[in-house]
Amino acid sequence: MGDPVRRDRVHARVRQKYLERATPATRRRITRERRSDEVEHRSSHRPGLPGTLNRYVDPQVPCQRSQGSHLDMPLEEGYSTHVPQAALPRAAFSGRRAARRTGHLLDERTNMSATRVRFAPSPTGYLHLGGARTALFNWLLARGAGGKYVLRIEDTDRERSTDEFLQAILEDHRWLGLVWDEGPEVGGDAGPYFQSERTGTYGPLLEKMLEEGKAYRCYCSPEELEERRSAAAEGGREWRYDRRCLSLGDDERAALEAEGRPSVIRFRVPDGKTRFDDMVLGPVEVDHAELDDLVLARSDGSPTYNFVVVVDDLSMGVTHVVRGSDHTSNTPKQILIAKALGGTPPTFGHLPLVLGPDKQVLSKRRGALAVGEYRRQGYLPEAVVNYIALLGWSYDGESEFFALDELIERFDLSRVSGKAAAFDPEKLLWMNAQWLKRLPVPERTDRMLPFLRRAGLVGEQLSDEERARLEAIVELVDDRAKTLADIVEQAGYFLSDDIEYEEKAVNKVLTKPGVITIIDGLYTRLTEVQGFEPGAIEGLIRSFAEEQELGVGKVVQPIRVAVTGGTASPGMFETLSLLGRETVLERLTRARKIATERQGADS
RNA sequence: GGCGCCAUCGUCUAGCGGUUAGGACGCCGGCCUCUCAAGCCGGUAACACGGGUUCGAUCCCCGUUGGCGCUACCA
Repeated sequence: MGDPVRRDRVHARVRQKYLERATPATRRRITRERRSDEVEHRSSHRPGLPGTLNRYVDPQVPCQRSQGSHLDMPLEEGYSTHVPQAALPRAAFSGRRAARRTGHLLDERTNMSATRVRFAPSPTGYLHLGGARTALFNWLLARGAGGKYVLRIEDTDRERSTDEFLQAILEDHRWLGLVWDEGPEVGGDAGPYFQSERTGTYGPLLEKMLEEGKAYRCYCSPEELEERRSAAAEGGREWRYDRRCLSLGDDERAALEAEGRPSVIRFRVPDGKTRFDDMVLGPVEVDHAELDDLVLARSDGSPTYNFVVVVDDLSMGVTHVVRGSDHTSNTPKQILIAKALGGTPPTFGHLPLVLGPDKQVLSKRRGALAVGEYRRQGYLPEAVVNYIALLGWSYDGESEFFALDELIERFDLSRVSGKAAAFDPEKLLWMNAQWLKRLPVPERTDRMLPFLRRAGLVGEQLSDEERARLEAIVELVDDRAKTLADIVEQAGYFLSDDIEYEEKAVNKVLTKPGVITIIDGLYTRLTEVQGFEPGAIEGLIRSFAEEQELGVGKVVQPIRVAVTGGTASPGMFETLSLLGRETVLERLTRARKIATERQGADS
């Protein structure tokens, strides 16, 4: 790919040019120094480098077809689902809303079971909400159409791809419940599923395009191009590759080759217009005059992204491509390349980007939270899935709880908004609490077990009694928790004697006059009471409060602080009962000591 | 700069020519109550702007503004 340093320098200059004639907004964006691969959901990534060592070669899955072109096979089959644009009625092209109305047309296509959909993450970072949403929508499209969902790992950036990221992506993906039909670990007929293992496919196809005149060699160096680009910019003209090398005669070409000039392979963009019916955006039309003769292969022979994706999607029989809207502008190019290869382009759907609460595009660099992070914080996959499904999609604007299987039934790409959506952590949290509440107690208990273990509050093995007690705790604590981690926090004083007395609680409650009398009075009664059921305890406390001529609250609150260390807890009668007499008495004693010390110090 | 996409409460959204512009999160208030929650009830808050078209525009068209994307031998 030439000298990377030189290339960067050239690109820096190009960027500078943009900057000079940019609008303020554009300038801000450029100055933010965006790294394209960090933008939200790039569903596809770097092109393969021939000879790249395969980092993720799975010994279980020999790479069946990494050499030579096998494009013909899948190309001829599995594409019957594509409806040529011309076949769509005129009405389909009268705007986004019209596209919605004609949604059934898309359905017809997607229902033809040969639907194959892919999600193509690159293991250069964790899966974040934006990427997860792209994956979810793809999965939903496949499941809804009874088709296949394939996972393709775009791991050709050897510098930044790591096995750790790969594993994390697979794990998070699985955690969300998005089972893939083909891909890493499960294999499939259209493999390999690691792009780094597919590099052999591209060369022969490039040769073929060259022979057919659909592509040509270009000997212009980056410097020369940059010069002409600058000249155009200064003259206020827009720049597009001038096709200087397209008209090269055979002898000229031979001379340049003899000179040893490096060359890239450019796609020869045909005249005309490309129109495609985007499953989300509706009809999109682009005049080829707007398109550059883009580079398909660099001077070192490595294919570029736009070529690789097309080839991979075609050879894997992908029928529908759903990806971030940052790829919208690439789509016409990819359609043209697909056609030049003799293939039928997939149907496209471009999702608006997901923004952070600050309205900035979600990116790894900007610290977008990984799906795994939510898992660790005690979010439920059901809640995360439900929430991201609602980012840009709605069923009727009223219903908002959807499980995966309900989503399969209801999801419809044509109801996805074309507008970027900012994600709201507050609402995600709320949604998580809702799902948590709906979980039956035994299951809620199961789910929080790992959290309790990590906190060292329960052992690996639970006796039946421990288990029963745990469920009772979970049930008692329920409405106060928004995440599994919350439950752990709130269950702490039930499971450990090592409770911490909050300074504020102690000052506010235990230092009040009369507290010692209350503690002593209840200590005696709790020692004597028959049984330790909530009902008995309630009766005891109420009658004590009456005797003392105090409100129940005045009596309960000191006890609460005494046994939990804080001022907030589930109902006190149930809490005391579950804690057990011994623990309660012990903690009352402890609290009395604290109260005595503090009161002594105060007076 | 060129091209493309987008524009309803702070946020996620419903709306598809006639609505008191609906729902949800958040926020505020009330009820409940042994605390904190939860729950229930109520409130707050929006059609970016300007032109058309029309008897009538949130809705259709054009423009402006703004946001985002693409415009690389990046993906």
